[in-house]
Amino acid sequence: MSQRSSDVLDRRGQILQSALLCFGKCGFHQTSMHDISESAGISVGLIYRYFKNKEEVIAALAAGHKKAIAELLERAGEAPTLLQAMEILFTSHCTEHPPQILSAFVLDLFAEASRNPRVARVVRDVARAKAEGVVALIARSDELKKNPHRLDPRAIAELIFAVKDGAMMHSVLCPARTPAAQHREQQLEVARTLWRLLFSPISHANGHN
Amino acid sequence: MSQRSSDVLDRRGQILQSALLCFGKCGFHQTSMHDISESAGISVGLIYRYFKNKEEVIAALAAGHKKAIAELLERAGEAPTLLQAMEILFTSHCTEHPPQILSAFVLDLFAEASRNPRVARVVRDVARAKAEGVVALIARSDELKKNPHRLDPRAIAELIFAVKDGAMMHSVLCPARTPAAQHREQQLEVARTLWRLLFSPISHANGHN
Amino acid sequence: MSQRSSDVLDRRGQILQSALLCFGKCGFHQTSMHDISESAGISVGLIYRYFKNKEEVIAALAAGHKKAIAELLERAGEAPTLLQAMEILFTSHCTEHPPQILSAFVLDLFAEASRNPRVARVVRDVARAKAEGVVALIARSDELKKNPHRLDPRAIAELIFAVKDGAMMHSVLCPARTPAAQHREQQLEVARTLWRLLFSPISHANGHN
Amino acid sequence: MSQRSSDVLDRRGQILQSALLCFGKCGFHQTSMHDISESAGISVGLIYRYFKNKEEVIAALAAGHKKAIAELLERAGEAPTLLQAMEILFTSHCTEHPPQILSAFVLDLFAEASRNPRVARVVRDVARAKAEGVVALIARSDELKKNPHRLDPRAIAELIFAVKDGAMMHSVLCPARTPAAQHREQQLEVARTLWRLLFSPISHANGHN
DNA sequence: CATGAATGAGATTTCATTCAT
DNA sequence: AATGAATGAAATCTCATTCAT
Repeated sequence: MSQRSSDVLDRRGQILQSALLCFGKCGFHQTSMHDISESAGISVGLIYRYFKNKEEVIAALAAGHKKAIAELLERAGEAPTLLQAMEILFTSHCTEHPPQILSAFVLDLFAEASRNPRVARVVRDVARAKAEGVVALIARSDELKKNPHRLDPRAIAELIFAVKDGAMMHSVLCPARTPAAQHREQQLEVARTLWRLLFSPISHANGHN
Repeated sequence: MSQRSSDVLDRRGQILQSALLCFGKCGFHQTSMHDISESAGISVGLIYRYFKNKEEVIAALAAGHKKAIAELLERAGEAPTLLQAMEILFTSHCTEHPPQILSAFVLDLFAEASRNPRVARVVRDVARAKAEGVVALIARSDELKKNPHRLDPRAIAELIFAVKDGAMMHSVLCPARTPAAQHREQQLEVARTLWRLLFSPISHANGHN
Repeated sequence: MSQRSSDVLDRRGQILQSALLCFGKCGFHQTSMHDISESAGISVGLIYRYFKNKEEVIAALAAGHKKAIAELLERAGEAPTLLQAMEILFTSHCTEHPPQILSAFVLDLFAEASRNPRVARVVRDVARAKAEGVVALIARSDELKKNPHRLDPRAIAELIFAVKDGAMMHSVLCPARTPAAQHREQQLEVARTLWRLLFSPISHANGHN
Repeated sequence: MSQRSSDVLDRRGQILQSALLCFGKCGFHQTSMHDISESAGISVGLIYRYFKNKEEVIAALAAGHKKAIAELLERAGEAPTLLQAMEILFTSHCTEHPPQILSAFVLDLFAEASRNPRVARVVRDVARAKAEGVVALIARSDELKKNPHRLDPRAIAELIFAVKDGAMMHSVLCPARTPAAQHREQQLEVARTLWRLLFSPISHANGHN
């Protein structure tokens, strides 16, 4: 990659990173372009060299989210067990330094999707990818064989990521000071509960209660 | 209740209903006071006779949401079975005429909660009420006895409403034209899948696979 | 006319008058909305209660110009002789207090017409009205009978208002201090020269030179 | 002329040509320096190597206009008859490929002259040159002898170029698609009508009507 | 009680100009 | 000589809020 294009990518990346931070902290429509420029340490006008307008910044972040989810699914796919995969999925948004930033951003993304067709398309793509990714995860997992409910993998996938997103949605309610570790713990708890429900062999032992 | 105060309530109610519509359609921060006044068929100034400012309108709607959830839980508590209760819970947001309005509004409410402490307090209250309500629901249900996983009712409750909110979150992605009935069907599907997972006696029959 | 609507008209009128002044002084695209609001002694935002945007202000002034020309033609039509009618036509823009304001504005209007289809339509309408008005003027004038060149009234009309507009165009070059009376004198000079050319009976006496 | 300075002239010329195009199409103050640089296929910065700022570009084009008019007068002076000279004068702006570009530019130049003293000076010079040029044209023409109105050559000159500029002003109203040939025809029509008025011997024959 | 004209701060966006490379 | 990234002032437009009527 040439110096030039890497510079450009850096600037874009720098702007997007600042925008993500601001958006997460204040929301799309309460964040001003000036906020972003200030957070990035550049002038307002410079943002417009790299993005046609604010909406394009949002769209670019939406695209970034799509890519991030794809990578997440890939990482989850490499986990040895489905439980571990689920743990990866459920805690993906718990690593951010400024807390809940990512969750709040994704919430805004869904809210925006309900109004902005362009964002809607990306978020729908992401939803599809998530569903398919989890279906694939299930298909290749050993746990499936123990699936005691003979549930459709697709239905399981939908359930899993409804739980994941619901838990993420709730996570924005945690006090701002909540450390990332505690966030993780909560999400893991939910993931494990769900997993037990889906696949726990324990259920058999208790079958006759 | 005096004529006067009922009038006042009507006006407030009328404004809040219009505000809910506008907020659902455009989001809190893209809805102007003028939008609300127009939708309510009154003047902008009149809104300020009933609400100190825009934030109070949002706060009042948040309070309204809290009340609505309380009523929902009550209704769910009267259902003969837990499955039916869950069906009521999961489809509560599918009745609105302009589709997804309510889901989008709740999404905005959570997003706002992550930024606005006042809204955060209300939404946290709601979350608590939801959790307790579902715990109570489970406690008084027959299904609990069949709980094959010996799960903590509190964990089950959290799972249930994570699923509920996650599914609602995803529902804003449905094409705007999706009829309410189809929305209901999707939510019911999720509710039933979850219920089967939690309580289905079928799981025993398959226990030895 | 009700108090209300006259108020509204007054505001609109007040804004338009200030805008005309500013536009004449600085040109459409070098006049800021702030300039107009300041000149009108009101806030910027108020302009937007009466005009959707800057273009609408320009369009309204274009419409005003159309009306002004219609009235001018009517006044000219009431003159007893064609010479007097022409004198009225040629000096219409010489009454303004701030000098050349009106000429400069009309120049800007034509320039804008070459770029903005909406303004173009109005200005074309005005051109048509001017041509037809002058044709009518000629038709009902005694001078026509002496028309020594048997020129098409339409060609004469076109010539007359080409001269009128050309002279107005040149008038913006007069030093800013030039008093209105001197402007009038120059325009009258041109009008009379043209008239002599068109209708002077003197031409016969000199015919045999 | 050295290679270097001819290069410089080429660059300047190239920039000015592009600027003329842009200015004609969009107007001085709606054309950005970036528009010009793009149209010239160079970088913005380079324009500033040849011109101090945007105003200097306009001033240079005004000077270019002055030179063009001088050349036009020279060409007109070489015409065998005054009618032909007038035809040359009146159609000078009809040769441009993108239609009306030149007319619109001259309109902008006059409008600018009414605001910008520097441009005003140049445009006044041009006006003087035009007047003197046409006076000279008349002086050396045979038609003068037939001048049936015993008009002052200076008055005739003023009339001629009022008509010329007025007709040019009106020409910007022609639909953008109007072919250059048709533009020419219209201008020639006006020129001929004016000429007949000024010098036509036919007037004598009709003297007794 | 009800209106909506009015304000002015602030948001988005553009653009002439500079300067390091 | 040439580039184009960067700046920041300024322009257009919006909107929460107030207040005279």
